[in-house]
Amino acid sequence: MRHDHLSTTFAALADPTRRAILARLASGETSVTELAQPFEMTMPAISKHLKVLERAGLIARGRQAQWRPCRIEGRPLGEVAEWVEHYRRFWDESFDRLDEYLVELKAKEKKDGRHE
Amino acid sequence: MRHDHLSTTFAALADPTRRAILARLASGETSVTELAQPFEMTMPAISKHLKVLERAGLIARGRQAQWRPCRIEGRPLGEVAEWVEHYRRFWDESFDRLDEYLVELKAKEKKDGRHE
DNA sequence: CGGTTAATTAACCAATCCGTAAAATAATCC
DNA sequence: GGATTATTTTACGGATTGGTTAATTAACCG
Repeated sequence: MRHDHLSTTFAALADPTRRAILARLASGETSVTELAQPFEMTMPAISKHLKVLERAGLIARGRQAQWRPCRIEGRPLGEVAEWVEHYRRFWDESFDRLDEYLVELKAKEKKDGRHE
Repeated sequence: MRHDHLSTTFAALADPTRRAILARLASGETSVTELAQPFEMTMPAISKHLKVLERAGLIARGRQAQWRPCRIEGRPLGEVAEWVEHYRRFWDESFDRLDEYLVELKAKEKKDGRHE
């Protein structure tokens, strides 16, 4: 139902194991077994997490002998950053107060200006 | 099972309807009915989406007569921005190596193409 | 009070998610 | 070829998600 790219990326990031995997990969390419090391989880579980990350374009996988080294791919994170950036003013406190003021003003206009 | 805050935020953002709701709220506080307007979806569905956003702290709701106006709350988005920012170098790099990336992608398509 | 409007809750369903154990694949080494 | 190592696939649960309709709550209005 949800084929859109940004949703896939956000969904992939909505899991602490997967974010931890990305954090590990940020310090360099490595194998699945090594990635699985810190987690109390079976290999197939990790393998599935990697598939989710791969489908979101957050990692890419190579092949060296029987190892399948993973590396991080930053592009989707860039898209997330771009999306989030549109809302920057909302977490900037000084602008928060301004926004509150504007919303109040708008409500007043609505009340005075037309019947609803 | 996944009670960590960042995961909850990412999960809340992993839905185009909810992101559209946030986009609408970015231009000002409004009622549930008005929020529901652009979507081909029943009110309870919207109500559930709002609950997800509220639990993630992405919106707050007030009460004015029988209306329950929603407004956007930026703090969780700030946390997302902060998290994502740690990976900035990876999408800068991928931008620098765009050609390389495209070549790899092409090779991969060639290799995996028959599977799908 | 009774009727209308706004929104949520309850009950349900199908699909997806996150994990498991067991079997299968793939490449390497002897 | 056969054993070993690395990883994925399959099959299966149980929990969660995203939607529905019908019923309910809450506040207003006359």
